[in-house]
Amino acid sequence: MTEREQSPTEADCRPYEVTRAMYSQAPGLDALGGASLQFTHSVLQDPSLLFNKTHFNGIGSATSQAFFQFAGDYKANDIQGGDFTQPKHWYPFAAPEFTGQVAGATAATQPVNISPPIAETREQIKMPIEVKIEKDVDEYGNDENRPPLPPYHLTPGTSSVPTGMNYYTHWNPSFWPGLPHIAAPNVSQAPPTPSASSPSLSPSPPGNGFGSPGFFNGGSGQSIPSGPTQSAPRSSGSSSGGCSDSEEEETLTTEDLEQFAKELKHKRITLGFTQADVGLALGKLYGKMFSQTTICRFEALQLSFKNMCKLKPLLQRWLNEAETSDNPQDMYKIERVFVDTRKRKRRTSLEGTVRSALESYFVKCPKPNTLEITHISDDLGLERDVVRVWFCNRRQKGKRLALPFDDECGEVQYYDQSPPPPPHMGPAGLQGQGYPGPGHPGGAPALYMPSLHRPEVFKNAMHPGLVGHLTS
DNA sequence: ATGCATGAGCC
DNA sequence: GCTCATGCATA
Repeated sequence: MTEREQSPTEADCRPYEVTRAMYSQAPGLDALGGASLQFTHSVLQDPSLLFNKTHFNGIGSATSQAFFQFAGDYKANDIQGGDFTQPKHWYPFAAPEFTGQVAGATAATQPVNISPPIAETREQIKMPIEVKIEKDVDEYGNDENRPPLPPYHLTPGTSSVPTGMNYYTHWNPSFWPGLPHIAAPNVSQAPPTPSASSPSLSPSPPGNGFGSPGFFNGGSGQSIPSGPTQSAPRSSGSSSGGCSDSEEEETLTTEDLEQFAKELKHKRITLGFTQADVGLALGKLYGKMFSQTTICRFEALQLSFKNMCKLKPLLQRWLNEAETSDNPQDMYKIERVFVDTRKRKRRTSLEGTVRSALESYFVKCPKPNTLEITHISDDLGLERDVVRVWFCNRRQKGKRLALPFDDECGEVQYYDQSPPPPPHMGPAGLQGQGYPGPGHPGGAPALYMPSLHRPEVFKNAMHPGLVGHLTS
């Protein structure tokens, strides 16, 4: 958690390696940089070259257009409720209908994935009475309440299970230095597993067949200097290691998590549950529900290691419950009835051009200070806060995209083959969540980035020009 | 699946 | 104001 990313000298712009590489190819960007980050309003040269989404993970589609020339438009269209269609950009939550992916809302009605538009269905159809509020959920007692119902076999609507899963090979554990205690707050309070299954203690045997080390097979995956690899931080098993919670003695390793994530996804689908269902079920089992997003990220290993550790026991228990339950449906009896009356800012939808522009700024300075943010917001005609949040999210995302593997030099070499970064830009490389480099003691929780983001994969996320550097 | 937003905790 | 965990909203 400790944020070491921030150098004492604040305001220092330290473009991530990748950005640097890109930057090196875009002379036009030079104008933007500089210690003082002068936001020249010069037109960037074909930003598309740099930020084409296909090459730069998640980066907004690019339009090869000048950035600032749109400023006015953005202002008018993007943010501000200018929002055309919607008069206000701050709106009150509608009511309890939460559709969408709100837990329980999805295809829950039927195990089959039919993603119907009717969100309330499950609640209304399946649980006419049992309506509780998130916080009222009986923490664990419910387990016993499960009535012995006749076998219920779900026919996974989504037949494709392990197929499209992006589970990669190994993911270097050395990524996380020692990982001291990863307390699992939510779990720690959990009483011993109720049902016959002791999830945390008897996790489904790993290696049940699906995918394993061979995503990049062909050895390519191994070609990566995984460095000291598999130096599982804490696989010692000395009952107290990392993410153990009161009831879970197991010391999680990266492999465990990867394996479990796969298993979870596979079984979840097999049982006919959606990610939202799982999130809801957790609410029932542990009193704390999670959104589809979180479950999704867990399965995709896009959470920090710490976070993964925290959630794993919960999910494990759920999985065991689901597997042993004769009537998995029962696990649906959760509801999310409370209505969050708070207002939430309407989601801003940034245009590709704006994103590209932001991306450019990011390349030059991932962590702009207040003044810089103001400049950017002015230039792009965005709200300051929108810009600030964008950068925050971008940094988070950056960490996700970063290469987990290894330590020593991984990151840097990864992208940077270009001239060294300006002096004022600290040691590049992302640190924190996804980049627990060598000197990362108890530092930020590394983002759980399994082998996924290995060269092969990463290449696809970057500009072609960069690939060469990587592979060569 | 992912972009943008929120809020707690921390510095 | 930042990170991190998390979620709503949407592509």
